[in-house]
Amino acid sequence: MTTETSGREQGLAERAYLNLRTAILEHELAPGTRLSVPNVAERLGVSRSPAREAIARITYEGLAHFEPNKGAVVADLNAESLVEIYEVREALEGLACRLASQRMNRDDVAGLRELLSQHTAAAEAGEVELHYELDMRFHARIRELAGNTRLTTQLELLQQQIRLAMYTTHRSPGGMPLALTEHRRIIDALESGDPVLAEAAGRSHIARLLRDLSSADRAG
Amino acid sequence: MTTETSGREQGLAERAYLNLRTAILEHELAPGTRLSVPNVAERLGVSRSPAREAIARITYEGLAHFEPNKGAVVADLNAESLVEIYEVREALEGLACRLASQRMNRDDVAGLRELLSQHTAAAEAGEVELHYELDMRFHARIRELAGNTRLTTQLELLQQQIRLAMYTTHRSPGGMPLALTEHRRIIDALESGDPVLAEAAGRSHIARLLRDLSSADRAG
DNA sequence: ATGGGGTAGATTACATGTAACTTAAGTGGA
DNA sequence: TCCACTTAAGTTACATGTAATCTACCCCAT
Repeated sequence: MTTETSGREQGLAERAYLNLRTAILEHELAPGTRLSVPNVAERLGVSRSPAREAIARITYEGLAHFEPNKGAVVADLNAESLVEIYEVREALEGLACRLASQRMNRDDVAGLRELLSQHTAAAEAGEVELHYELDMRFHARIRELAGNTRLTTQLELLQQQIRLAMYTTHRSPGGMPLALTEHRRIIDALESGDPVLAEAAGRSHIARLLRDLSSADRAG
Repeated sequence: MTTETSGREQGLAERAYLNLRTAILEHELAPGTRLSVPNVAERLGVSRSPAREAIARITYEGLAHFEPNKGAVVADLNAESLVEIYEVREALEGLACRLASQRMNRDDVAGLRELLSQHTAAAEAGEVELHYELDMRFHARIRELAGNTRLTTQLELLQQQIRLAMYTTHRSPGGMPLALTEHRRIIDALESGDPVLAEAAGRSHIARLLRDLSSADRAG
């Protein structure tokens, strides 16, 4: 029997990392905030060792920048960085769709359609939060179906960075219906089993998001 | 004036990381070797703190695997992992070529052609080591020209992992002439300025490497 | 007012102490 | 002989001490 005081099982560093990441993704620690080791340690109620480790991990994941003898600062991703991120994401989501199209079966397709119908309902009900949730679930499911662990990891890291960058920006409800039709196109392409078509569908979805981003940037 | 005892300027952790990485890439620490903190610390002549940090970084970069309460082990990449890596690399090298085709100028093209001619000379002289060196330089130059820092970072990490995995395997001199014609095709595509063509050229080069890998795997 | 230089406080980077855990070898009993 | 248990060595994970470095503020001379 595992004797534990409360519901924790992983190490302190791991929990510190998770807490720190959450704090950053929710802008509790806004971009530009300095992540000093003693500060983070106190905030998370751990000693400096796991705090330092958590900060290092956050940095490796691109949620903070680091300068030797200076420390880490929560990443403040500018438009140029977002373009870079989306360029990479376009290529990788395309790959995910290509691989998924070759590996998934009828049930997998049905599962995606079910997700899409929930998503449609949420969009029609104007539930923006749920919309984002289901949008992410859709993409998460596809990369899972692609069955390439490295690809999955990279896409998740990009997703995190985007989430951080978009914290205030990303609520442009105008894109919701478009996303839905694009998702439908992706499912259709996946179902066809044609990897080229699937890749194109996945890529054009992300490419469109990047274009919207650029135009919003010009407008703002 | 910077008062330094010898030619080092970065921190101990950085140097420890570089030394450890070199040791791993040269199979001085072969795949499967356990990287215990005290052991690595002694080997590199530093205390446990920078050693631990170096091991963590190696792990994040995919050159070692990690299990909580167990420690890190030098990555032993099997055929399946290599396929994953090459799948991602194909997509990203394609992107690199696409971006480079849109951003590079005549001088850049000339520079690549110069590299290729050196490469051709090395191949004809049968200088295998130089061949690999120049092959890497070629790809490095293209990602540099692509001008996307995240893309560059990812490709470099993949390159490292491939180098580790291929330490013994990768000397298949039969591929040398093929690589040269493919590189020429890539340069031609880049020069044309057509991003679709450039991407296709870059991708098919990597896709071919993956196919060779699979067939060598079957044969071996 | 302004710029230079010193100084105090905070922080990083590294070193080291130590409890808990993992592993495997040894020991004794069935 | 074989298995359960103990135990010892090695290691991880975390805590903490400390010198060197950085930062920002203040003071003073111009």
